[in-house]
Order: sequence, then C-alpha cells, then structure tokens
Amino acid sequence: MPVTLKDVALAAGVSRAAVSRTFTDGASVSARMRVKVEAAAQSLGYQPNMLARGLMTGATRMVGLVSNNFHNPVFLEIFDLFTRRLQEAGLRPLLVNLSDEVDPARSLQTLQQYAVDGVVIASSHLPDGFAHAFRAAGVPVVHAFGRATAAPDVHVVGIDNVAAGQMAAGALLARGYQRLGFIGGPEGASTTQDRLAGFRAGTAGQAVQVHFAGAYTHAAGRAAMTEALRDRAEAYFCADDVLSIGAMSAVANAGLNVPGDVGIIGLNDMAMAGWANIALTTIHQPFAAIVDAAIGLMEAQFQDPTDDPESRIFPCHVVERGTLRPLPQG
Amino acid sequence: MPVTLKDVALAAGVSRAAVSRTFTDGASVSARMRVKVEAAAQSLGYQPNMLARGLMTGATRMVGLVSNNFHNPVFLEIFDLFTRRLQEAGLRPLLVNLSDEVDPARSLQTLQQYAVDGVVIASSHLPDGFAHAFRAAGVPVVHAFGRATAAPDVHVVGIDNVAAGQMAAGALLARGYQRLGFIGGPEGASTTQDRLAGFRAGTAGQAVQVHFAGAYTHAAGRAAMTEALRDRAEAYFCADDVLSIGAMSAVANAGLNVPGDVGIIGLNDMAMAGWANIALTTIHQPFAAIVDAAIGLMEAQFQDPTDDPESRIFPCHVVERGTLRPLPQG
DNA sequence: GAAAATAATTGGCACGTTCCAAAAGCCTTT
DNA sequence: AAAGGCTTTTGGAACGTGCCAATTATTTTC
Repeated sequence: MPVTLKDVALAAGVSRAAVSRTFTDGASVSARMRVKVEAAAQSLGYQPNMLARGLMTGATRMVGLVSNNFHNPVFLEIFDLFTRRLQEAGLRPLLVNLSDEVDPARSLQTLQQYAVDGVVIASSHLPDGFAHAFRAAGVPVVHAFGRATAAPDVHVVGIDNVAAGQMAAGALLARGYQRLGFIGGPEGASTTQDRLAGFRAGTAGQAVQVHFAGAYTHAAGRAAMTEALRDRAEAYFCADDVLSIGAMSAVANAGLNVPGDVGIIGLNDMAMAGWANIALTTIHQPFAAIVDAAIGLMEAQFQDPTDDPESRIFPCHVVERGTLRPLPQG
Repeated sequence: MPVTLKDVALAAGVSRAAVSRTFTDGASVSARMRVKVEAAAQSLGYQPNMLARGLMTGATRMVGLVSNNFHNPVFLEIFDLFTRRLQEAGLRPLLVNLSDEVDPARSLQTLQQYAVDGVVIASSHLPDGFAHAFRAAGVPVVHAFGRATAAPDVHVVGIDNVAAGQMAAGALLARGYQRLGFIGGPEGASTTQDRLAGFRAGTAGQAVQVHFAGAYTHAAGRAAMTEALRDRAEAYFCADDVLSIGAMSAVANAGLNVPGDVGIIGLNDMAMAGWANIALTTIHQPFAAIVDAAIGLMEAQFQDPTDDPESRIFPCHVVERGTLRPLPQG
C-alpha cells in the first residue's frame, strides 16, 4: 500500500537508483533528473523508508534515550531539551523507561534490536557499569548526569558534584550559618556521596549533621527533614530540589519558618524552584549546555567510535531566592 | 560486525529458516532443533534485527508518542505510564516533541518514514484535525486527553470535561460558596471551553466570574488570579493543577489565605497536588485507566484498522485536601 | 509393516533501500 | 571528427529478515 522507490521510478521513467540518489544528499544528480523525480515523488506522496535505508547504510538516525527518573519533575525539562535538540539534529529518540526494570541488560538488547545509532543515558542513579555495557557492545553511548572522573568508562557529561557540595557549603557559611546539615538522596548513589564529600570539604572542620532520603521524592525529603529537626541545624543543603521542597513542608509542619528558623539550599534549579510560592534558593545546573554536550559527544562517536571516553563538566552557580537569609552587606 | 541469522544457522548447522522460526513465536520447531539453535544463538550473542523483520512483516512494534506538553509536570506522570505500559505490551515509543513545531505535518512524515505501527497523541491542546491526518494516512491513531464527542474523527480517550466542570461547580456549591469564579487555560482550547460550559451549567443561573490564563503554566495561573482578585469571588475552579498552584501563589501574594479567604479547586490530581505544602483539593483524572485504554484501542486497530472511531470516557472524582472549606456536616 | 497423515525442515524469493561496477552521455581538446 | 576526460545513469547485487511451496522426517492408523 505505501508508495515505494520503485513506484516513483516507474512513474518518472527512470531507474530506481536515480530516485535513491535524489533523496540522498551529496549524491550526483542532474538538475533535469531531480525535477522529474521530485515531481513524481510529490504527486505519489513518496516517503523514503528509514528501515530499509537503515538496513543498507547501517545508520538509522534513531537514538536510545534511557532513564529511570520518571518521578522528579526536573526530568520533564530534561526530556524536553533532549527531544528538541535531537530532533533538530535529525535524530529520533526511542524512549526507554527502566524505572522498574530488574534486568538492565534487556534495555541494551532492545536498543540493539532496533539498531539505534547511539544511546543517551539520562540518569543520576544507576548501577555502575550499566552504561559501560553499551560501549562494550559497540554502541556509542553518553551518560548524562553521571559521575565525572578523570578516566571514565564511557563519555560522561554533567557537573562536578563535589564542587557543587562545596559551593553549597560556601553559600551557607557566607550567610553566617554555623550549625550545618546535609540531606542527601539514596546513600549509595554516587551523586549523594560526592555532594556530601564536597559539602564536608567546604565546611572545613565543622561537624555536619547528615541524613539520607531513601529516594528523590517529596515524601522522602519530608521524612528526612522531620527526622533532622529533632536536633536541628541552622541550615541544610538538600541535594535535590524535590527533596528541598519536601524538607520545606516538614519545617512548616513543625511550626517553624524558612528561612527564619531554618535555611535551605537545594540543587538543580528546576522550573518549579522559581515559582513564587516555593522560591527555593538553589544551585543551578546548566541543563541546556549539558544536553547539547551529550548530543555532541554522541555524534562525535558516530564519526569515530573508538575515541577515548571523556568527562565534560559544566559549572554551576547559586540562584538566590527566598530560602536562605540574605548575604551580609559587604 | 553484528551477528545475523545466517551466522547462527551456519554455527548450528541448520537452515536460516529454522533459526528464523525459533525466534518467531507460534512457529513450528522441534524441541531438539530449538535447543540446538538457542545454544548457537546464545554463544554468538545473536539478536534479531527488528528493522529487517519490520521490512518483511510490515510491523515494527514501534509506536509514535506525540505531545506538545513538556512543561506541565503532570505529563511526566503520563509519559511514565505510557512508556511503562507500552513496554509491557512489547511496543517501543518513538517520542516526538512538537512543542515549537510550526508544521505538524512533518511529525506525520517522520513517523511514517520510520513505519510506526501506530501513534498515540498525548495532548489536550492541539489544532483540530491534527490527529485526523494520521488516520487519513492509514496510521492507527488514538488521541489521549482529546475532546470526546459522539462521533469523533479518531479514537479519543479521556474524561468528559463538561461533566468535570459540573462536578467542580457541585463541589463548590455543596460547601456553601456563593460567588464563584473560573480560571481556565487558553481560551481557544476545547478543554477550557468544555470545562467552563460544564461549570456554568452546574452553577445553575449564578453569575460566574471568568478568566483565562494564556497557557497551562504557573506564571499564567498567577497572573490570571491576580487579575481575578480585583473583584474576588469566594471560590475558584482552576481548570488545571499547575494553574491552581499559580493561583494560590497570587492569593498568598495579596495577603489572603486559602481556603479562609479564597477557595480553590483544581483539575488533574497530579502527584504534586498531594504534597503536604500544596495540599490542593482537585478533581482526579484516572490517568492509568486512560493510558491503558489508549494503548488498548491502538492495539485493536492493529487487528482491524477500519473500525469506527469511538470515544472512551472515564469518570473523575473530587479529591479532598486543603484548599476548600470542609463540607457542612450532614 | 506399509500406507496415510502430520510435523518439521529447507531453499529461494521478497521487503525497500543503497552501493558498486559498468555503460552511456556530455563536453573539451587535439 | 575522433580521442580523452568527466559527469550522470543504470542494472544487478547486497542488507537481515519472514513467507511459501516443496521436500524430508516423524508419527499415527489399519
């Protein structure tokens, strides 16, 4: 039923190869031929079949977009960016949700079956070596929001979480807070560990009250802060915006006031953090830059699949809103 | 480089067809053959190529997931549901973001080129006839969260927005609110129109103060409510949760209290509405049921592409939280 | 135990495209 | 006008798979 190359060739009275070349850019076609073919294609409503093309060329222009973060609103912004930028680059995202996937190897299988040209992993907490499985299988892969190291297993794009923790500590100290607390995500997550390490380094010797939320959710943040308030610090670094908002709700629930009684600084700067009735002071992650870099690194691998994995790290900055007391005049 | 059917056949010492049948369920293969082939496939790491299979069978098991709602957090929940359920059904979502797509016909083209088996449109505000283009092209399509009518152009799954508006009115009247207001999304959107119509019908003669937000965003909700407060009603039906939260921030900003001075009821019941520091009373949309029905209707079209478009409508209910005064004892 | 019925296996073709070597067309030069 | 170069066009062979008619192996029946 769908119209094929052959139909167009027949209609235009030329060979199939000629039609093919008309639709492959960079191919040598005379002006007269092009006009003739395009007219026929137009009138028949011809669309090249990407599957068949992919079979021949070995490139499908499809890309796996893999994530297990379907509960943190910041990821909607991230998906928005990824899908837009991929589309602009002529790539199509095949979305894989491995939220409750017990066996991550299956997502690798699936994506291999569909012969994706590459894979973007957008997730901050995944088992180590997950991303590496793709590279081992010869699939170009970039891990966005992963742990940046000097010699990573795969291409990594993100922020320096240690530096971010240090930045949070600096922001709190600069505002004269003395007793500091940390509320992290899952204890095992590399992001949690790194942010805590940085935070500790930044507080230079001061004791830090440490709590972990079991997940990056509002409820977990609220529970962790409720626990923390039993011996409350002056200000907390919550290692994620959703956690921060959950923590704020715990503070309110205890009859206390932010930032009067308790200061809070988050991390991510998702859109919601800027909502007037939230007004969260937080550390901004440059999402657009990270997404661009991730796609760029993947495209680079299309050219040269053997290039050594590298880490691309982007700087963060504090966004001042209403959950910390103001900086002293200087 | 990737291992193919031929390689496995060679290694197992059988014909290519035998290997093919081993991987096609429902095909007739002897137990001995199956063991032999699977051993060979296993050791070579064989994966069937879906592109080639799709070329032969005419079915790719890929599905277009099209949306232009990448800013409303409720859609993260919706994408989560869709991707999970599609995966469970052995379908793979090709995500299309047409947020700033000027020419919607291009997304049809793209999806046709990749020979998707069907398309799910997940959006409440799209130009009329957009979904219909897919059906006209012979692509099975379901419009989730579209306008349900008696004889729709395409399969539609969602809620009865008129009834939802009526339900909101009922909830407000039952709590003794007298002067009522409506804050809708974009004025042209069918959802806005239907919810307003229902709300008006439900208030039976009472004058309703009507405002429209330019978009389903926090900022637009805040602006609309700021405007509305200049001659404020006792309670408002905000036709979306994000709008509601924006509206709440406007109320707080005016030095007023929810629900003491102003009552608010939203629509959607996204996860965030249940957060303790938001606690929005709202009308729940049964997202899981809607998603299931959408996928079911699409799969039904795989069998019979000519079946008449129908509307599947799911009932909503009010979720009582903290933004309306309590019901009088009865 | 032979014939009939059924189950399992096979090779060749098809799906819609691109690639390649060979052929044909076109211009320039001698 | 023939020779040489360059561009354009062509038919046939791939890509990895499923389908089909025909063949072979296995089971059932009398």
